[in-house]
Amino acid sequence: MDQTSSEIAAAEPAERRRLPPEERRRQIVEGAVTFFADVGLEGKTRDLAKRLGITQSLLFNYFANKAEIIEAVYAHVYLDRLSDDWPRRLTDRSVPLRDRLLTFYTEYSQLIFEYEWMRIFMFSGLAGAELNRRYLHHMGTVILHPLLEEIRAAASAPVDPQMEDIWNLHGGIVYIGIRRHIYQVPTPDDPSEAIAHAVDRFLGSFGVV
Amino acid sequence: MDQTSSEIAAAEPAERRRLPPEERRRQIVEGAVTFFADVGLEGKTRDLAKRLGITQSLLFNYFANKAEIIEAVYAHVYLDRLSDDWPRRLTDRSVPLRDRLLTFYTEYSQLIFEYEWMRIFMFSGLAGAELNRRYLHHMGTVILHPLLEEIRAAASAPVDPQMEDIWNLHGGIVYIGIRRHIYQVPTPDDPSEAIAHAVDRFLGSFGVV
DNA sequence: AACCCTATTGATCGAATGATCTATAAATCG
DNA sequence: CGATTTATAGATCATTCGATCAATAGGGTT
Repeated sequence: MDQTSSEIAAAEPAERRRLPPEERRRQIVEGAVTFFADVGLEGKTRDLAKRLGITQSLLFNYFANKAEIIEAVYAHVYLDRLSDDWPRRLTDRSVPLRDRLLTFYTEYSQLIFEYEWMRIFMFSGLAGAELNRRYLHHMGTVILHPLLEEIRAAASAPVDPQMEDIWNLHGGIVYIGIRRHIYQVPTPDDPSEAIAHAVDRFLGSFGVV
Repeated sequence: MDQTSSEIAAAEPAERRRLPPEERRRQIVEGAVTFFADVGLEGKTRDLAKRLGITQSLLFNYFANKAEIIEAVYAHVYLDRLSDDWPRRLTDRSVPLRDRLLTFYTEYSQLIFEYEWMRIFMFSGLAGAELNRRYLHHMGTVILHPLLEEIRAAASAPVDPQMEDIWNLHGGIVYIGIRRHIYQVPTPDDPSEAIAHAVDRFLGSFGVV
């Protein structure tokens, strides 16, 4: 099972030492983010150390154990991903609903269509992490449900949307990132056109101008 | 990192022996499918054996090494998933396009919205398996591209769809399975309604009756 | 009931892994 | 410049892992 062995590269040309602790810690966390995004959360500490150009034992001077390193990776990847003024902006009816949706998904896709985020989110989801359920629940209640109400308010078609429809819109967009970073197949460099079309189809079907 | 340790259960109450080789092999493969779907492809052979109620060494009497077990899992999970008369049925214009799409996605979702399939596909995708790229390429050329032509032929709206639009339809539907089996959040027991709505929105936006 | 074939077990090997501990040397301070 | 601090390296431990192999026993055949 060494399809992800890591003789890939050691970042540093080696032989530098004694960084200030905060800086070293930051360097380890950032290296760990891309390392675990590459090989999965079961990546070996020796491989991580090699990639960082430090010894394996040094890792345990900054983190009590491997689980703590992964905690730090989670924190670094997830922190402040969901800007907390999106709920407000999404419900600001002085702006056309279409514009609100487009700016949201443009910004949101820029955040999550990122190699590290997408893959670590998927790895931790498969590992059964509570984190992912919390994240999706938050997404549903704080973003998508208000969105549902906005669309209902602006709709003129006989059928009115349900949460599952909003999840469908959301999923179709997120799936671009899954294709790109999980399955690693070609996707449009700039997804904004595909996103715009998806949003327009969605709004159009509910009779939103 | 033992969030997926496996004291979960040993299937057999133990102490039975000497099955016909083909049957034992089949039993191992089936057990391995759900085992690796649960814990990932880095699951330990000792845990797999424990779940099967056999010794770890017995595994290596049927498979030369762990990689061979996983090959057998792939084969068992993927084989004949894509019925090869779907391309024909999807392009059979004696049937309304909407009906063709609905039956396709109803059948297809029944196949892939399955715990084992969904999770092993995701695990192998993250591991960088060529398998997934081949599968998605096949999906694109054999199913989705013909579908694109069908929609173009039936469309009456000024804008005509692109492959990326079809992928959007597809992704929105597949995402239901991802939520259910990867993130393990609640989804509709029967996704057919959500699928039908997604299909109708899609076709409607291109002016397909 | 004795025999034989072989499916299965149990013990074990060598490598890899997370973690610990002591020795070393880089930087800072007086 | 010498002493002190401490970030870092190197050696090592206890487990765990995939894999091997000789010993055992299930069960069909005669």
